[in-house]
Amino acid sequence: MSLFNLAFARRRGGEFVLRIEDTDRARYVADSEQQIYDTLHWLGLDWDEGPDKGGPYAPYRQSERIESYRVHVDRLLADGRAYHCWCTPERLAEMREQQQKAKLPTGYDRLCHGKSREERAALPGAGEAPVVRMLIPDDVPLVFDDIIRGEVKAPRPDDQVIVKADGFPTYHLANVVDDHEMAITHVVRGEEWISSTPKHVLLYDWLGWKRPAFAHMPLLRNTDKSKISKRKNPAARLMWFQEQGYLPEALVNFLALMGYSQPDGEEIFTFEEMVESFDWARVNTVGPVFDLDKLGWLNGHYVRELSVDDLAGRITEHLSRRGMLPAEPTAQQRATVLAATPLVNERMQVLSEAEGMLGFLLVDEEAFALDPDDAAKVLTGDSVPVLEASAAALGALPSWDTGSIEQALRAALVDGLGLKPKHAFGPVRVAVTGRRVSPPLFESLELLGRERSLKRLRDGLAVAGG
RNA sequence: GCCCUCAUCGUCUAGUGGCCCAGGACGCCGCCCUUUCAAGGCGGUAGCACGGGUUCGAAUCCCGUUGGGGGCACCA
Repeated sequence: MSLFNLAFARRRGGEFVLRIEDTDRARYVADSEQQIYDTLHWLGLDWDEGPDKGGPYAPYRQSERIESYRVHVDRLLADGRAYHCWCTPERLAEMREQQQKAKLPTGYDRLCHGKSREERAALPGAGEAPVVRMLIPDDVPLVFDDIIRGEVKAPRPDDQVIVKADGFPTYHLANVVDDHEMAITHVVRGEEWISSTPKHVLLYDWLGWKRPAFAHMPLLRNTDKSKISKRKNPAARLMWFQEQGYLPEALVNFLALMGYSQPDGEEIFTFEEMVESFDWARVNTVGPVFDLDKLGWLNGHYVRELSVDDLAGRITEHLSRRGMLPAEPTAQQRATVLAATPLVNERMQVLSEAEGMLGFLLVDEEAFALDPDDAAKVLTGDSVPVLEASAAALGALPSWDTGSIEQALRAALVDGLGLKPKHAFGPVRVAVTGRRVSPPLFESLELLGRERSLKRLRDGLAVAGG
């Protein structure tokens, strides 16, 4: 959502404001604000104004703007557009149930409307602290213009609560007041807000304020087309993608692709390119299913586009985050990753794959282990002569470089033992890297070094039964 | 249950009445390249939800059906 918000703001030369909507004390989570910052920063979506940056309309946390809502509520009360309600949650729940049973539309029955505290207290189901409700008129406008959908009709709202019993405003009030005071011109939000928009429109009209333009984006879906929830889908937490080794530029591109298309049909584009061509008419109304396969492909594309230096840095960072390297890798470790990066950049989609592919280079020699399945399949008795010949050829090699290694192994195995390349190099690969699938063999051997390579060949020989 | 909303390959989409017996991308399948795996190249598979209209002509407009999604909180 922020992505489209920002793209549009940039396109128009406008400001992108980050406001924290924390009016629900019951749901308050200490580090959720920090998570928002982290995610947006990681994606490279920077805001112009916000709680951490300040700006002309500070403060940017709703919990710090509580006083500013009161005057407007008083005015709505005085104008007869809103009223106090003492009904208990229990009464409301029961009322709703009755309505549903009777196949009636649900909504508040206005029991408290026009009553004083004393009058209401005489009736059942009354509580102590009142809330404030909007008095929705019969002629409430239900149709509004949506930038991406055109004319939209929304459901008829009931008498919505705008101030809770604890004195905090609900989203509806806080949002409208803040948007007006912060001179927000465009409200871009998820389509779950369509049904609330008539309440917001009413509030703008009542307070005599100009209505902003509304754009309701489709909601992303799970593979089974259900609404994405943090419980069912870890990807709902965007930082999950960082943990999995996705690149932020790939994720941004992919997110943009969900519901947006470039005029020229190009699928690979940067955020800047999106801004250049941004047009609400090209935003879809259908909720897309999040397809990890395509994101994987896209990420692989971005990985291959990175320079070796850049990619090596990101791989190192990822391995540190995953504990395969210390938080501050040594120059030696960095150099190893840098040297190995050209071997793996074409064969990985996400950074986390580097863990398996580079593991054989980075582990301590004592910790090195063969993949049990692969070893069982390849390091059989048949492989004994292959490993012996390899060790002999490599042990005698005067110069330890990829070219010499390849030459020596080919001479010993393909020419010497008359093996097909496929069968010749398999056992060597498994013995040295621990797996059947690994980066190119000769380069890997060079990086590993002669001593470690020979040791692993000998160990492999022992496993094979030689 | 009530209200709203949406509907093109498995998935993301192009398509705004003739250019469409529907184009691209991912995936999948096959072939080529090849020391494994990839990457790359080439080819293939698969779709306008259904039924009525309107029109000379409909994926595109209208109505209905079905299906999906959202909302119906003192949550945002």
